Amino acid sequence: MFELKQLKQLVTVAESGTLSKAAELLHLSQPALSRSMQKLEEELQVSLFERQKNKISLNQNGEMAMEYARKVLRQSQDLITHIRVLDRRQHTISVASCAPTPLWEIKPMLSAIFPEITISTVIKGKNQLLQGLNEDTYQMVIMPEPLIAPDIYCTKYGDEHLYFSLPPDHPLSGCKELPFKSLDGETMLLLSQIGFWHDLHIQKMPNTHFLIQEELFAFGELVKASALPSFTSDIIIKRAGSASNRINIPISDIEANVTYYCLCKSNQKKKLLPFFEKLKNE
Amino acid sequence: MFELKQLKQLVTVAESGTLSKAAELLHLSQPALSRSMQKLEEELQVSLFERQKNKISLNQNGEMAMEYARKVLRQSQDLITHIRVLDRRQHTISVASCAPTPLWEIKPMLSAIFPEITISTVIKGKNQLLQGLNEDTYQMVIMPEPLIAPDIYCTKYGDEHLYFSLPPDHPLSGCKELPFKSLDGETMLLLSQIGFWHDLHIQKMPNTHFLIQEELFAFGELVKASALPSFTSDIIIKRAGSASNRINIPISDIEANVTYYCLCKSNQKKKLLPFFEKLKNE
DNA sequence: GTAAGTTACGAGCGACGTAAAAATG
DNA sequence: CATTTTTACGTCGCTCGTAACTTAC
Repeated sequence: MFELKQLKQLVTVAESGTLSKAAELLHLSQPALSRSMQKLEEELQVSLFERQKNKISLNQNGEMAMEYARKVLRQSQDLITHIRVLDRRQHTISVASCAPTPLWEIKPMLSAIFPEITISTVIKGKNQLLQGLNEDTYQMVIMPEPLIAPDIYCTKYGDEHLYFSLPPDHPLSGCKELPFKSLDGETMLLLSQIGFWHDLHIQKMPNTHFLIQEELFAFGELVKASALPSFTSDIIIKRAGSASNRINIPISDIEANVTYYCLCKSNQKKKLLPFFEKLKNE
Repeated sequence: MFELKQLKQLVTVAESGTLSKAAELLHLSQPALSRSMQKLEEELQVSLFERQKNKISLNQNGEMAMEYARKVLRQSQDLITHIRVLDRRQHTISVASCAPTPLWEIKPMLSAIFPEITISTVIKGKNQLLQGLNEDTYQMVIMPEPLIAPDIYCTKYGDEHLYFSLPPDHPLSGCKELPFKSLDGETMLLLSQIGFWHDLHIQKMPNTHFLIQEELFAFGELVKASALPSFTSDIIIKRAGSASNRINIPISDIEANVTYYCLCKSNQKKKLLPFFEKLKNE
């Protein structure tokens, strides 16, 4: 039986036209390649080249062999890529969330429960979450609403309540609570990569000019240094505290108070069970 | 890059269940196989087996790898078989004929003209001839009638006239010529492998009992030794002479006088041109 | 104790590179 | 004379088999 190495060589010879060029491309001496091709011909019991003293070219057999060789090599490459994807799947849990804050707790929990497994997380829109869950791109997704569907396991994770973060001298800073629309039209600081919140802000405050900040650290500095209103939430405050020069006022709209749900395919529930158990106990 | 040898080994291990069995099937020591599989895992950068001290079994990766390996090996085998068929095609001319006698001359002619090429011949029925020509199983066929068709080249080869071969004391042995039906009902000697003649005899002499003889030499001996009528032809007589104790009487039916035609696909005509030229000159 | 798998070690075969030869333009 | 291919030859490395060790039934 011939070997893949020889098929690769055959294809390279076909592509480059001469043994010398091919040998160079293959990081091989030219005589070695010459012998290897002779051996391939022996093993196939068929001549593959038209030989003319100091010139060589594929004959009809060689052309056909090359085409088949390409196929075999392509499938071999497929084997490698697919097997590595499969392996990776088994050693990683991909979690996608509609918002960043749930991951702050969930990712460390998963890492603690599955120490051998890499936890990869990403923020995506609701549609992408469900599509990715369906296509097994994500083993678990965090949604801002429950989903009852066959073959989907859905369990409550926790709440998040949104606040305006206002400087003390803001006209509305004394209020007990405020609707979105009360600040609509002003200029606000906004962090990017906040998932569904972004869409919500734009929808509820269409006249507001948002200064989008990509970096978390830079965003924090801007909040401290400027008098521009921004958003925060109970989860953020609990974790990072509140900026000293800020007053946090709850947002009264119902949409500003979300409950997050963890979703996974039913056939993944068993694998994730330790996580769901721990969730229930806390 | 892994090698086909390793894929073959993986499949064998999967099929036999243990390394030891597989090693035996592969004519390899068990430690060598163990190492080879470890190397495959290294090269794929993926574990393929569930190892339990003195037991080994494919894991999920291994199962998938095995399926891909099967595909790759099947295609590799395809490469071998198809390339050999192609090669054979280039080094042989397959000629099929409706009757044996034309081949007596044609086969040596082809061998002389194409000394590098193997001439393979076979006797087939008319339908099989045309089908085989169409499917490129035969590069040339000899038919007892012309065929005008697109992409088919057709040229006359020669005639054959059928004779009854009768013992001198046969009641009809003095006739100048005889129709088939004049001997219908008698018992006759008949050689097998005579192509379309066989069908013709049965059709024109439905009441005759034919003693079929497979072997040419045995047939000749029977003709000499017995008083049973048989067939011969001008071509046979010219080549092998007539048995001394026989009188040959032409058969008067029009079907007993055939003209043979050489047919080939138009795209093969160029390749066979030297043959057709020589045919024309003789 | 037998059967299976891994590790260790030494040997042989095969593939490689260098060198040389032949042929072409 | 440069380029390309094939053949010759010596070396190195890889894979093999044997042997030893471990574990399980």
